[in-house]
Amino acid sequence: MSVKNKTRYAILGVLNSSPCTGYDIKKYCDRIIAHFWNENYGHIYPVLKALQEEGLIERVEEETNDRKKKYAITGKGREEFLSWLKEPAHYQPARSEFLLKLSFSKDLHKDEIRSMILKYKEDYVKKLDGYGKMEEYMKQKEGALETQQGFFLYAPLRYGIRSAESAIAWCDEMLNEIDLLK
Amino acid sequence: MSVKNKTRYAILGVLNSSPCTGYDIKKYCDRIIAHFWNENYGHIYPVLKALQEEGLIERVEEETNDRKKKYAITGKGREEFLSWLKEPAHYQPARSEFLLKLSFSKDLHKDEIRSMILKYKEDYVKKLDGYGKMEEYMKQKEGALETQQGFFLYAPLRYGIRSAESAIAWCDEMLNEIDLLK
DNA sequence: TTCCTCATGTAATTCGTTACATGATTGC
DNA sequence: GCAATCATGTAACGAATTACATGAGGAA
Repeated sequence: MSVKNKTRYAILGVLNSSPCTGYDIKKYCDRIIAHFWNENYGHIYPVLKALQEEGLIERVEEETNDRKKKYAITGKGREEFLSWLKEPAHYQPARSEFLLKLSFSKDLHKDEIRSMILKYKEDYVKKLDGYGKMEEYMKQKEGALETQQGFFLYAPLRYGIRSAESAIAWCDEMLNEIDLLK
Repeated sequence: MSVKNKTRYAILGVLNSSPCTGYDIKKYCDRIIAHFWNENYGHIYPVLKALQEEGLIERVEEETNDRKKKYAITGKGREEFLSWLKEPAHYQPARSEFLLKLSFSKDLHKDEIRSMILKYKEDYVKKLDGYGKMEEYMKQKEGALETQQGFFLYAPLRYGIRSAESAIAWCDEMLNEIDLLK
């Protein structure tokens, strides 16, 4: 098994919708689910090979381009994927470098802390802006919410939007608190 | 340098407040900053040794118990710590196994998705409850917000509270959407 | 006497990222 | 002709978790 766990299921999940190449999978990660998941080639290709050896995926013909290696999920693969899907998601230990820094910042000057938070806020404002555009796009193009298909991309997006809004609100709250401090 | 980066600064940050043993550092992580940071012995002890060799921390006497190894930050250590503190925090690529599963759940039954989200919500309700208790505790014990000291623990806690509230609100929104679906 | 917390460490494994290496095709 | 994107892969490194190993001291 060697290379397993997360990447494994991310790949099976993508292939469960339609046959893809490793490159396609990377593209899917970067364009569609980037705000809550990421993969890199260094992991995708070895796992693809391992999954094939285990019989969870198989090569399919690709006429247009012989360099491409297109894979499809097998029945066995779908089984394992579904059983993973039904398990509760593992809790992942939180690690926020930003909050770590903030919690250690007693020796910094007020202004430094203020600009630290401001920078953090700006990052989330940008993110929120990106999410907003995606939301617009989904709403007009796919009719998103009405269809099942749409829901499963729209829901994580809404999560991102709410998280970003909440981070921004926190920044504003803290910027106020700092002014009141000492 | 070998073992470096994050753990390194987490340790320096704890020692920047007061001299500690490796065990104390672990305790601090588990009790005070657990909601946004975590460390384990397997990393703490080797890094402690490495930091001492680099002259960023040093052994201090511990009268009560000779088995204890208490370390303090040095001038050089404080310098490096502060320069890290002033750098902007690195963006960390998001990975939410829960959202990954949800985005792949088109083949699951409505009820399964509903209970998936309900479980997720319960986890956050519990977390929020824990944060609430911590907040109460901090407010009465330390006078939290008024003092500088308090602020730097209170601010990350507020972040946790807002995140949890936002996650719970998202769950409710999605539970509604699911009922409207199809 | 048994369990819990204190206390320190090593080894093995798994995981994730980055850098490296190569080359075809497409559009400007 | 050049840059961008398509396309596949390996190697090395860096980091994080888990398991293993040991033992003291105090409380119930």
